[in-house]
Amino acid sequence: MVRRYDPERRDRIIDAAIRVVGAKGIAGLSHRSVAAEADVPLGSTTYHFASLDELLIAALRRSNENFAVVMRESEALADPDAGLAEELAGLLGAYFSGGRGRAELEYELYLAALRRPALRPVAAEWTDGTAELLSRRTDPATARALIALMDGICLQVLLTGGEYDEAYAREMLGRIAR
Amino acid sequence: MVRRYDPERRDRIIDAAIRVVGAKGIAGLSHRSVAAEADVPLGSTTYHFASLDELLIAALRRSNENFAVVMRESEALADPDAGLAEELAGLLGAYFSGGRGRAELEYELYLAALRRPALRPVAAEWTDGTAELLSRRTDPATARALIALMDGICLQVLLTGGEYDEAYAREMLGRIAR
DNA sequence: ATCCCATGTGTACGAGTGTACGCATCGCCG
DNA sequence: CGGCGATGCGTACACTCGTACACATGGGAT
Repeated sequence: MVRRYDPERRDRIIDAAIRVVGAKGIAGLSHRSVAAEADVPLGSTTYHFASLDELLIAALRRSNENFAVVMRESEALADPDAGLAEELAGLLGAYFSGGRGRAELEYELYLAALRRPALRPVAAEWTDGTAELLSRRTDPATARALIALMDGICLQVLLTGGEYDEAYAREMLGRIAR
Repeated sequence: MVRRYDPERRDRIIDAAIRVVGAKGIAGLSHRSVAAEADVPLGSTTYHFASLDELLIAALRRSNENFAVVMRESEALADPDAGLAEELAGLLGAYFSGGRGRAELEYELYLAALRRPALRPVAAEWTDGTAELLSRRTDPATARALIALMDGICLQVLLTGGEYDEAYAREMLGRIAR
């Protein structure tokens, strides 16, 4: 890694991009808005990230890392005798308990892959990595279905403005996990 | 309904908006791009739809209607003795068989509700309506879970660029439906 | 010590956007 | 039949955006 005058500049820009997306959505993300949030000149953001897609890739990757940490910690803390469904339903409960803001932000980045092929490999990394994590407790196909169901449940909560129902999630995840 | 000089003008604008979103994504949707696609002057789009949100609401509602028709037809055509899981898995298979374009378009409109509260009631209409349809074959909670799993499966296909696996979908939907 | 280049900075330009507004046109209602 | 409001149309303005580019600077290689 080459030394820079401001070695953290790149990271600060990524953090600023995440804050901007959280506050104004991807639609409000621009080189200028990120530059202002990170308190760097416009030229600096265009230098480190030639396109907004590059910036989104970095932001999504960081977002994925954050959630992966939560997931690993949760697994470590969980009662080893508890069922997988209970554990995952509880994880989602904790995920939503801190307000919808964080979930909205992370899902917006994740869902952006729908129309941005450049983001798809990063989204696939996330899905594959999580599936692998769950595969230690169940078979791979079931692991993927658990992820799909969790995504769908989160989506229903976020898109329709409803409330997260942990008992319902536990029941349905349990049917998949068996 | 008040007569207009061009009574279909509003509908044509909505159709044009759907084509624009299909071709360039919501990010490419503007009063001007819609006006060009619908072959009407700029002032006409701003007159009928004061904001882009209004236009998106109309587009999402029409998109929902289209899929609801497919769903009702599928149900009517399905073997009444076949299981619900087989039927839904087959429906998704048909949904993807015509290329990803249509699914991408409809999901983009649907997912737009994440950051646009104005779209959430329309997204909720869709979820509730579909759940009600499925409730004739199973209990309401199971119906909602089936929808959630279908959403999650579609998402994984669309976001990661993977292929739709009908046998896998049938198996996992079956676990929910029992 | 010197040079090269990655990094940092400021500015300018053309393209595209939402919005507003004035005017034209036509159907309806009194 | 006369006017009035809904609808349609074209244009102009202020703003933001991505991009490009010229120049400054300092660290590391030679």
